[in-house]
Amino acid sequence: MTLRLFNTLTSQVEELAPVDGNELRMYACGPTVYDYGHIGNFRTFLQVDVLRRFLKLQGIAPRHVMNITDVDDKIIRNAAAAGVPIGEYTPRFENAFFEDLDALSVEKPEVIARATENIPSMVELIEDLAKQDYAYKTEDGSWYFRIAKFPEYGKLSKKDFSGITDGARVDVDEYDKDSARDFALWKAPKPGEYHWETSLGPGRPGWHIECSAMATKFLGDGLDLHAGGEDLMFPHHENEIAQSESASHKCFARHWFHVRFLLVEGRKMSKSEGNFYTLRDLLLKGYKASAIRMLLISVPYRQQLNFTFDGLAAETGAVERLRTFRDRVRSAQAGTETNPELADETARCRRNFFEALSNDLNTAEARAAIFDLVRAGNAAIDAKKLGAENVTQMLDLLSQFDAVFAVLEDNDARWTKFALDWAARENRLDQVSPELLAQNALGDEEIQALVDKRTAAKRARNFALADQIRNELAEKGVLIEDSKDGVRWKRK
RNA sequence: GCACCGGUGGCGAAGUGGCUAACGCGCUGGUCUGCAAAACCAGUAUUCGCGGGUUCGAUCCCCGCCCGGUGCUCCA
Repeated sequence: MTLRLFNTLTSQVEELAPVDGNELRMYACGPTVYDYGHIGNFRTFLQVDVLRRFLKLQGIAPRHVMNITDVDDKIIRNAAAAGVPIGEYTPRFENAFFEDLDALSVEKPEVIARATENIPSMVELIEDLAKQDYAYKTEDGSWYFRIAKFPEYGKLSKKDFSGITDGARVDVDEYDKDSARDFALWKAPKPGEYHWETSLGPGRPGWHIECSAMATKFLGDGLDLHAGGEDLMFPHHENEIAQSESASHKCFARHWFHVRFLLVEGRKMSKSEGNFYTLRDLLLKGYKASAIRMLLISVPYRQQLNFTFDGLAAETGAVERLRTFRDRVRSAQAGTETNPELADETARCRRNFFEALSNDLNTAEARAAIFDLVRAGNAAIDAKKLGAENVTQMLDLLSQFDAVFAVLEDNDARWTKFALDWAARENRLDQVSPELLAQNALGDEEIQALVDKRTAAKRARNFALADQIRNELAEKGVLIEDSKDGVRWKRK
């Protein structure tokens, strides 16, 4: 079953397949490492992760390049404010970014490309463009791309620039550009600003050139796929196309994948709205990494997802139910006789699961198919109508589901602990929710001692004491579950 | 302002010109339990932002309005 995916360039759903062989060459715009990533950033990275995981499940090997923008205006500004060189400022946020991806079970791309490590490739590309008269140098020593020479400009974002008159919006510093629309390839340094000495003159790369240069360097021309957030469509990706195709006179990327922005509690996420959250903010509020992943991938990438705390709590329960179901299937008493209805239902769910993801990565439907399996499987287990073959089939489908959704392995406690340790190091413990703090203050042994005390009280039929202990633990975020095989407890 | 996208039950959402409008959470009832919790089962939108229109028939197509979002400028 081939993946049919919307292509921004053609505005159509098209089959996505490697142009040659089994390797899909994809480039996805990575972060600018000047701060911690927020959930909006991660929705995009998560959706790209779903894409690459599904490709792998289909036997296609992604060769995925992600850039790290480790030099730009904000980095220069923030590093200067912190009084350190940019090379000392960015690693902290780059590391944090990869820790966050890890917490969200995002697979690492095959190639990580840092802008500052690829300056020569960018210089080469700009020189090539200059040779072909697509690039020109201005009085201050900056280089610009001449949009007038690239008639296809606007083909990705479907903008018509023919009627745009120049001079509408001109930066004071950029008065000598040929056209107001022309964008910077290379920026001359302001006094005292960090720069590279190159054949272009001193300066640093413009925002767009790094992606053009590094994509071609690591993947060659004619990428199978190029991905990013919807905001990057214009101007960033449009400019990448202009640079790359002007230089090579070949197609830069065949398929463009853009992930829609999310809303938070029905509003645009922004610092001024007070609804701006980093991953770490959420972990410190006590939300689980798996629930955050589940919520961010459950709404298809082209839909506007409304991120709410109610939704996040709901996903916590949903993930829990899936995990419980898998454990239940694993330890179920299966007979030798296969339940044919269940086998049919499992096959139907599998078909729906693959069909949904193949249909422009409809994660909502794919997920629904798995919950259909959960219901059918649970009913069969309750009715004791379950064969060994049914168990194998269901576990197999669950593992395929998890190859894409990656929420069944429970590493949540580890990541919560990670966030708490980080908060302690960074003096951010005031951002931790009181409940999580209380929960964390109790050691495992301490909890176990209380649980044992309650069990003893129960045995002695002293239910008042037993219930009191249970309530105390509940207030501190520890839940007790009595079961046939003894008493279990867990941190909420 | 111009362009594009969306508005489906308490919440998050899928979907389709006509079969009972998926799925998750929640809620209600049941099984289990000393009581709970957990788990499981069952029920839970005469209806798809509002007003028109096209059609034998519209939540799905067209027009207008209201609301939200995105782009036009840094942003995942």
